[in-house]
Amino acid sequence: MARLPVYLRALNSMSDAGTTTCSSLELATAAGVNSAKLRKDLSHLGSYGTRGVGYDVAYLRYQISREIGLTQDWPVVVVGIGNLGHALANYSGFSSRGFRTVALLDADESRHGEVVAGLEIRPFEDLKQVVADHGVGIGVIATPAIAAQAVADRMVECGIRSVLNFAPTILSVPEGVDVRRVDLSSELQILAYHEQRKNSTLSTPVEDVS
Amino acid sequence: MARLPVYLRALNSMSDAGTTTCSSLELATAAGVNSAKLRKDLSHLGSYGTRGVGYDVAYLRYQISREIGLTQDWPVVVVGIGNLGHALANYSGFSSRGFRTVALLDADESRHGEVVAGLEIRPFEDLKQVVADHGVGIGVIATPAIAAQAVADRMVECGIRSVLNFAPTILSVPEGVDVRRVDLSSELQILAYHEQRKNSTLSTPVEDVS
DNA sequence: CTGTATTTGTTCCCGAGTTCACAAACTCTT
DNA sequence: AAGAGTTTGTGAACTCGGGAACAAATACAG
Repeated sequence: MARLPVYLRALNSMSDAGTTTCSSLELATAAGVNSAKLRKDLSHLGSYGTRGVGYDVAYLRYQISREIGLTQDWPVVVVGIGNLGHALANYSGFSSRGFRTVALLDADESRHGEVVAGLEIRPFEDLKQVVADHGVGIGVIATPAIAAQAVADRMVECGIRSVLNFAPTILSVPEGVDVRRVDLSSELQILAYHEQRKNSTLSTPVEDVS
Repeated sequence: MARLPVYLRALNSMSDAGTTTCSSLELATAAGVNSAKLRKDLSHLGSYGTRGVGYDVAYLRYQISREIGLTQDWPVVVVGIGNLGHALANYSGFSSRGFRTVALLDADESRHGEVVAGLEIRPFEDLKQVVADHGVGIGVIATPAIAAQAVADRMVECGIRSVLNFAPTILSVPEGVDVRRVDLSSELQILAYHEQRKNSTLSTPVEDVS
């Protein structure tokens, strides 16, 4: 489920705040969802709550971490070290919590050897070697849109089966490969769409009446 | 609809490639959706296709742009100019297509006056002034998680009703304010979840039999 | 030990969104 | 001009996820 990471984050906050136990309603409001939905989600992982009491924060946190797979180590390779790739390499949320950036690759020769976030930028051709050396299963694409499909194809060839794509393109990949797309300008466009509708419904009541 | 930006992107690609007309099937496969769904989505905007022919790329592109609101200008303010905020300020996908970054704000005094992407970093206290001067309706939060809620509260006070949140927190905002969350590590966790399930189902057929 | 209050796990129901399938409308060839 | 071939728009069935409500289970007070 896509909501598990949100629950986990809420649990971490509670744990930091010293909370040792919590009800489904508390956790649900912290995560911004309905309590029934939360309970149903958690019941899919097993019965980790106690009726009349609630959930043990630490225990539930461990169980969700295990379910997501955060108890193991996930090596990650980032391709395309432009502004965004640079930010991703430095992003602490990646390095913490089970994810470990093991290599930064870029096609631009002039940037090879440059050190970002403690890692040397290497040529894109090294991908196969990197995958073999570190057992990488997750690839992050932060290249321009025009290069993204070629990078994805090469990643699949090298055995990567999970791709996080920041380039504004729809990638076509074979069956069995997962792609998640994060499109910054799409998000803005969706906001603009709603913003526009807010304004029009507020400012044109006359048209609705006519 | 959240799919409109994807359609628009596919149409732009076609337009760049010189395609002047396209069928619903072509556009649907380019966007990665079912053709019936695409037709139904487009029919909500009006009847812009011709039966037996398809859609006129340029015309449909304009209509979708208008529907999303990209024909008008959307001033955007970015708060939190760390690694990510830096990347966002430089991201060309923001500046093009109707969005215009009008101000960069940061609470860290030592960074005030620094120029990023042609804009000077200003103190967070300037938010109200910025909103008043430029009529900003969209705010982007790229601060650490701990500061995000306070920034959001202040944004709402200043009249911003659309927020794009990159901080790993659930923001609570009043009715009528839209928040879209982009959580980079959540995306990775979801990939890890699926990756783990791929591996376990491949390597433990024995357990399934027993 | 018994009854009451609390909270989880689960069942049922409903509505939104998706897909199928087909009629209406248009083009092109003969 | 007429029929064959396309392609859109949409009505109807279906699927899936969400929310309300309730029973089972636990804690606690008297």
